[in-house]
Amino acid sequence: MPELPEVETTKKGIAPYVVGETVKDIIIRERNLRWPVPHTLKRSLKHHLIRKLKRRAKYLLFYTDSGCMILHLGMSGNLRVLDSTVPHEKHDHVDIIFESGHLLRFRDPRKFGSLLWTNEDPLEHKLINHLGPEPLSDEFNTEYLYARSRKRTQAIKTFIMDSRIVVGVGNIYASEALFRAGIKPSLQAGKISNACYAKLVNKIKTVLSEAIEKGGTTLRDFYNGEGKPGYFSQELNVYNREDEPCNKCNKKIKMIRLGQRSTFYCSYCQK
DNA sequence: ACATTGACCTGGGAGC
DNA sequence: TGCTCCCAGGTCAATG
Repeated sequence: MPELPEVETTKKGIAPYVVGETVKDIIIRERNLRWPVPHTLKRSLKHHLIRKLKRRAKYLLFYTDSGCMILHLGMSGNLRVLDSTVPHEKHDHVDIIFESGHLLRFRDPRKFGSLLWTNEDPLEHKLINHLGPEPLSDEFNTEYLYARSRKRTQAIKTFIMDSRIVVGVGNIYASEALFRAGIKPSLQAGKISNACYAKLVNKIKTVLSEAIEKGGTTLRDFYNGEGKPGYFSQELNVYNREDEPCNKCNKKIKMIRLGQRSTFYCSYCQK
């Protein structure tokens, strides 16, 4: 469920309760996630202090002196900070209990999330080391994206959702950024002009930044670390709005499938 | 190297 | 009510 703004929102929500805290215990109820939860996790984390919390792409990195826990929320995962007396419910797969009396609870109905451990630099981990630049960094700019796009026949929307090209642009914000840039999602990436890429890069950055400011997008079940929803849903121009009027021109929003993903756009505003 | 497709898993909503 | 079908915010592996 979460894209970059939702992961960033989660990070901000939990950080005050996690960073500088010592892990008292870990309860793992389900190991069968996207990747098996390693048996070393409990022994590695117990009695250790969380030194810092970072985000890379949609991964959250919990650094300790002995290594790093790598967490991904998948499609339906969320993290909440709760009082350690709150009973667990269905799909609450992992609890990280702190000496403070709080716990960090990972819930993930679809089990596409992951929880891993590494003793090395997590940025060198095989799931992370091949990833493209952060969308909000200077490294992600017009020249970069234009150069990478040459000779590529993929639809532009599929292209910007490829994490080797740029991370953090998921199905919602890909549609939204393309709407803002006035680019039809099905255009071939290699046939788009430098000027259009300039606009697209700008819109990807602004739509993600605005979504972070609003606490992400809550469609069904996204909540920040304190159980509050995100308010960016109100700002969505096309996502999930098939047959509704375009906010700019009033014509009906269309839905198509690209790379097996629902894609929303306005055929009048996006050429 | 690039493009496309299937796979993982559960729940919710639409339609009958 | 209850069944079936389709959809869902991600991303890796396998296949041309």
